[in-house]
Amino acid sequence: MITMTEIARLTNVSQPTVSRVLNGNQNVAPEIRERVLACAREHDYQLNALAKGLQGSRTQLLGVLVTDISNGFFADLTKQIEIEARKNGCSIILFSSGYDPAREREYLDVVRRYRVDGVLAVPIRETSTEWQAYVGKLDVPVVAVTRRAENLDSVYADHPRAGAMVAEHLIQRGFERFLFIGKEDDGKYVGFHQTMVAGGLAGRTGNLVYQGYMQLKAALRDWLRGSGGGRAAVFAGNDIYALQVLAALREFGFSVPEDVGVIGFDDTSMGRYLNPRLSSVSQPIERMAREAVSRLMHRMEAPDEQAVWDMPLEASLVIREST
Amino acid sequence: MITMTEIARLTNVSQPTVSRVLNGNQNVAPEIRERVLACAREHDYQLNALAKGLQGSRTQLLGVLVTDISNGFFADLTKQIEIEARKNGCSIILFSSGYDPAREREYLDVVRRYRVDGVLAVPIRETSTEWQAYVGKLDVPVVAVTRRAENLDSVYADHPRAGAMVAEHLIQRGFERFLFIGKEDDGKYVGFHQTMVAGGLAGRTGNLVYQGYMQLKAALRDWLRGSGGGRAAVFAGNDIYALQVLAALREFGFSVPEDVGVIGFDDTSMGRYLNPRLSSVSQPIERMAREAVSRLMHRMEAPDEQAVWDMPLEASLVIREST
DNA sequence: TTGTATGCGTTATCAG
DNA sequence: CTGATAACGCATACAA
Repeated sequence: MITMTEIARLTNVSQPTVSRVLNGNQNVAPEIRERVLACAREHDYQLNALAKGLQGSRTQLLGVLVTDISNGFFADLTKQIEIEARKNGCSIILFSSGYDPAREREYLDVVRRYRVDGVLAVPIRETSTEWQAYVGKLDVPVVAVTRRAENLDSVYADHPRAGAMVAEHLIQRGFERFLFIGKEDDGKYVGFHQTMVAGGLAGRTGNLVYQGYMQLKAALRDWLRGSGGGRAAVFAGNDIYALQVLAALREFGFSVPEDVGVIGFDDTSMGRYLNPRLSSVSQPIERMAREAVSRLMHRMEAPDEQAVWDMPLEASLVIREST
Repeated sequence: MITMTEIARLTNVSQPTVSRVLNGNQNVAPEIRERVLACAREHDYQLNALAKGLQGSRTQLLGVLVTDISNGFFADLTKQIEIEARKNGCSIILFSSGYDPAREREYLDVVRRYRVDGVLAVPIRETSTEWQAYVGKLDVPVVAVTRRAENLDSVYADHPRAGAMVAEHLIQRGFERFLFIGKEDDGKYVGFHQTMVAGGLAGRTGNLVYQGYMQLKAALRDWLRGSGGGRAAVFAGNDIYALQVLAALREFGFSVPEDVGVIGFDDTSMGRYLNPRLSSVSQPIERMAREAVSRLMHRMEAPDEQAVWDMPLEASLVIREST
């Protein structure tokens, strides 16, 4: 691939002059400018971003760490981040940790090796003090997306708030016993549970950690049979779980939402086409991507600003047929 | 971030010695080795990949160009590519062209700026001679994934073959009129159509270009009402279309597969949970990713090998309830 | 307006 | 076994 030095040789000027021309510096004789540009075009010159980055300026590279790129929600998020990055002249290096903390840690190092200008991360365990300490020591600005990380710029949908909204909706719809699919410390469940407690329904709400469809089906069947009676509703931690809950209920012969209500999370695009159409919680993906990238760009310009940005965005209920 | 030169200064050795230690070169006195390693650990040294790349060796960066990362199939593919790349010590720069040729072209340049070792591309218009010419002139090895590109290493599922299999299956199931959702020159449809022609069903098969759900619904309704009678089946170009076809049919009050059969493409993970469970065509994603990356690594080692790799992989029918 | 010199952090080559 | 030295491609400071 041709270099500035090479172009300089071919056009009988010095390399810095080529640099000036190619960077649009005005202080160059028009004739020289033309000659250089023509030569560059002819040989399809491409800037060596490594050299430019090494030399000290921006690499225009953003690291993107997600937990699982094959999850539609993160795929969407990544897409929007890529779009926003491009608007800011940046490209993205993508890493999918597969929910493996060791890999996440490794990727955090890899990303630094490439001297990325910043990283957007969906942390696996944002509450872990170990993680916080490690990220805090990094020399690269990091903003957490989708999750709230202590002492770190964070842009996310307010999960507890969203969980509370789901709870209110379910209660209002007349459901009487509730099962959340996901971990107990999940923000969505925290908010959900709080609202249930406030409504005197603490004893009627529980959670189930997902461990595969078969396990889900078995546990769900047990729960449905369980004592306590009353109309049941399932709040799935994401639309993928919700889809599986729907499938399991169908196998059991339950109808939704008459016998059992189901609501998902993330409002994946498939939701509106499902049978029954799935109620879900929509996160402002585009806005999150925009704000996160914007915050990153800001950090790059003011690296030692102390203030931490905490940006909870409101999620919204999308009520369809399943509740 | 600390550099080799800095470590050299701190440990009273020369910078090349630090390089030797950090690269595992054996010809270094044990005491020095320890001292250097300790210092590197203490300061959390991270190699500057830009400098390394600039200096001439590999950048260990792979460009990945897909048409739409938010499509579950490409998200899966990307995930597998990332896994394979990592096995080979590489990271990936991701680009999602959004089916915009101009953006694809731009990304092809960006990728070169970073001096990636190679690129994996899902071309938008792999048959376009313009594209072929441009890619052919690049100084970076490119392998086409998912699509067959003339004169370019290609790893893909054999679409015409898959389309033919779908046709045979549908005929064997007793369907009598057929609609493909997608473009007429889509390989899947070519193979599908050929088989129909061979079976004397040419007059009973057509295609419909997708332009949004509303348009799909309207056109589908017309087609179903259309003359010709006989049990109808829809072959959707991907599972997303299939999902929408299912939704539309439900709106119309048709039952699947009794009234109308539906089969998708890509065998997205949601398929097995849909109502009814969706028949689809499964592409060997993992294998495609593995072979494509492997081919790329080979190209990097033998850059001037002339032979072009053409690797059609067999797709397989996954028959579920919808047909 | 243009050219010379310098440095970014590596690896590689060559002496010692 | 270890240290000088050069080179990769670019931007910048400085000189002319």
